[in-house]
This record gives sequence, structure tokens and C-alpha cells, in this order.
Amino acid sequence: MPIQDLRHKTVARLSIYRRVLKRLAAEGVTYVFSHELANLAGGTAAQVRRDLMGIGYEGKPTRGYDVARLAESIGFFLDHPEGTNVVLVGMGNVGRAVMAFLAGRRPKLSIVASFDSDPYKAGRLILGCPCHPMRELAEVVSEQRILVGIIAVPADAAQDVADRLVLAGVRGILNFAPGTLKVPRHVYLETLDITIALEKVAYFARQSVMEAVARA
Amino acid sequence: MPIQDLRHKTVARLSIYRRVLKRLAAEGVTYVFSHELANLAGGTAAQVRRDLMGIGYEGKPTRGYDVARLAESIGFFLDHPEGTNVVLVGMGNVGRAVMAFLAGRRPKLSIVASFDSDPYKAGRLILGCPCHPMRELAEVVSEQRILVGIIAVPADAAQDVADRLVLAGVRGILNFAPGTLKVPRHVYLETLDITIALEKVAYFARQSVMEAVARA
DNA sequence: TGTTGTGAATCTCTTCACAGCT
DNA sequence: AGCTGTGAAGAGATTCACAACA
Repeated sequence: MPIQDLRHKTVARLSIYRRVLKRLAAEGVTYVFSHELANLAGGTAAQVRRDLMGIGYEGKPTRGYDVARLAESIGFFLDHPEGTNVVLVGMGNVGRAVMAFLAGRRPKLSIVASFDSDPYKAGRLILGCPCHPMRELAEVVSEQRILVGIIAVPADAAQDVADRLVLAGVRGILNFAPGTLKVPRHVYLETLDITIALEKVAYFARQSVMEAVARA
Repeated sequence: MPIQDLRHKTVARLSIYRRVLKRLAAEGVTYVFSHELANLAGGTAAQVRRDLMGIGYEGKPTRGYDVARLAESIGFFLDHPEGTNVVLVGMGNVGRAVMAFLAGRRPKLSIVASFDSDPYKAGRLILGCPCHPMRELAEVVSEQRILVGIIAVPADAAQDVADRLVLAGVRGILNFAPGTLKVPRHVYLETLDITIALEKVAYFARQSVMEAVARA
């Protein structure tokens, strides 16, 4: 029961903090200061403290934060207690990479089914996960009460897949297809657009060079 | 020669606008209004106009923006005139997916070399791109004056790869490995962290359900 | 009329700075 | 002394709202 709504960036950072905390716990560290956590997570001490305000966790002056408890507190906000089941649509290069990447990484997030329009893939286990034909999407999603879908199909099929996921009851979509998807306001959409990310990097890399030249 | 520095989100949206504009141009559309472009790009009309202020492009009341010229103007800011060469480090699942995804998509952004620690991959063409052994990284990057690198190796190798890329002269990094990388301030780092993106989606999907329950 | 460009207001996010605690 | 929690300031991003224009 969140005390208040967490904002987008805060959620992303809490996820990072938890990852760092788990590593610290595994190393036997029991307490951590905000500036240490910030350093390991790539942020600032003030921001760490501000983010932790958001989940109502309190540390102790001169001792810092209890590593294990803080990780647990973050999980209390981020995780569904029974775990979140996810479906992955599209088993091409991107879909398989995502599947392999996510497999067994986060116990509370499991991909329970995948879908592909290729009939040769359907019916088989791919990377340990059953692959269904596209026509079974609505059925699997609604019967298993799936709330999250991942779209890894080509751009021209993405809107159709999004519509079908939404219709089947999904409330959040992680999209890897380039382009803009329209979803109802009650569905959270996050698009990881590789091309755009690379164009951003190329732009700022060039800016960096131009600044260096300007200084010279 | 940018009139002013563009900010992160503006650059990302300009990239989206351009993609939309190119599609419109291919469909024979010659003029577009800010609210139309906004609709196609998933934003607001005011934001489109504000973003275009940033690149100094002016439209005309009652006619809107010249599709072809605007696309060209955006390219003038985002692209290096001679194109940007990129290297990709790590040819596992993620690396190959990124390579396949990017191949031929943006003519001004080309992956000219890839690297992998697996000696069986090195020396071969993978997806049309020469794959080198890791030890040649510094040489290839510095000799070809590569400014942008993509990291697609496992988390425990990512910092080492980042260090080597930076040392070889890269100014921007697109990172797919989970975790925090340290790079000098003059290097632009963009991390696409799939796990964190999925945790965000799962969180907000759950929030959406809780709001629906609260309303009922 | 219906659009653009933009100052001003608003909203969101980050950083500062310091009282209060141990 | 050295840390946390947080009000307040600052920076950044978005939206409002309207004059100017075709």
C-alpha cells in the first residue's frame, strides 16, 4: 500500500537502488550511507534521500540505511506480492533477446507465454517458454489475468498487437517497436526505441566533440 | 551549426517527428499542422511548436509546416553530414538483435564493426558486419575515429568495455547491460535497461489496477 | 477563421542548505 | 563530527493563452 504515488523517475531509481542493495547484501554489507548508495547507483546523495522519502523508509544518522530492510521496503512498493506474469509478443531477434535477457533475472517478473505469427514457432517451447500462435493471445492473456505485455514485433504490426493486448485486459506495455503507439489513458506504455536512443547518443557525442573543439 | 543546445527530450522528440515526416512525405503530404504532427508523434501541439522553436524552423499560419523542409531541417541538427560510424561490442543475443534491428534502418548511422570475446565469432562476418576479437577494439575505434559505441555484453564485463571505449576516444555510449557505468563527464551515456523498464511497467500497471479498484 | 510563435504560468524534478539526531 | 530528513530554492519541461498573421 503505497503511501503516495511514486513518479516515473523515482520508480526507475528505486529499482536501481534495490539492485545495488542486493549486491551489497551478498557482499555482507549491512549498512550504507546515502552518499555511498548514490555513488554506486550513479546519482547524488540528496536524490537518494529524496527518493527514499517517497517510500517512507527512514535511516539513522551516523549509521545510514539498513541494507537488507531497505531492499525489502523497496520491494514492498515495486513488486506485486504474488509476482507479475508477463507475455511477450514476437519471437524474432528482439523477442528472443529479451526472453533470454529476462529469463530468471527477476523472480517476481516472469514471462509465462510468448506469441508469434510464424506457425513453425507456435506450439514449441522457445527458451523454456511456451510459444503460442497469435490467435490465442486474447485467450491466454485474459484467462491468466496477465497485466503486462511486451511488444517485440515489427513496427507495422505493433499497433495491432497493442490493441489486442489492451482489449485482453493488459494495463502496461513495454514496447520495442519503433514508432508511436496509441493506447488508452489507463494503460501505461513504455517504449524502448533503439533507433532514437542511438540518434540521441550520436547527437550528444557530436556535441561533446564540438565543445572540445570550441575550447581549443 | 545548432543555434542553441537541444535538450535530451527535445532531441528524442525531434527524432520521432522526423520519422513521422518521412512517412508523410512518402505518402505525398506536403504540409502538416502542429496538432497533426503532435497526434502522429504522440505529443501535444504546443510541445511540437516549442520543440521546433529549438531548431529555429518556422511554419506559416493557416498552412502549417513544409513536410520535406522540416524533415531536412531536423536532419541538419541531428545528423553528422558525413554520417556517424558506430561499433557494437558483444555479439550475444542482445548484440545480434541490435545489429539486425539497426541494419539499414538509418543511413546516417552505420555499425561498421563489432567485437566479441568468443574466438569463434571473431574474424567472421556476422549479419554483414565484420566481427573482431576484443583485443582489436582500441585499434579499430581510434583508427577509424569512431565516436559512438554500443555495449551489449553481460553486466560484469560492461564497465571494462566502457573504459576501453572511452580510452579509445568514443564520446557517446549506448549501453544495454544492466547496472551503473562510470564514464567521464565528456562522454554521453544512455542506458537502455530492460529489467528496469519492465519493473516500471509492472509498477504502473499495478497502480492502474489499484486506481480502477479504488473507483469501484 | 484557424494557425503559428512565444511570454507567462504551471508542473515536475533536482539540488542546496541546514536543523536535528546519534 | 557526520549523518539524515526536509523546506526552500533552482532548473527543467510542459501547458496555457493570446497577439500576430495569412
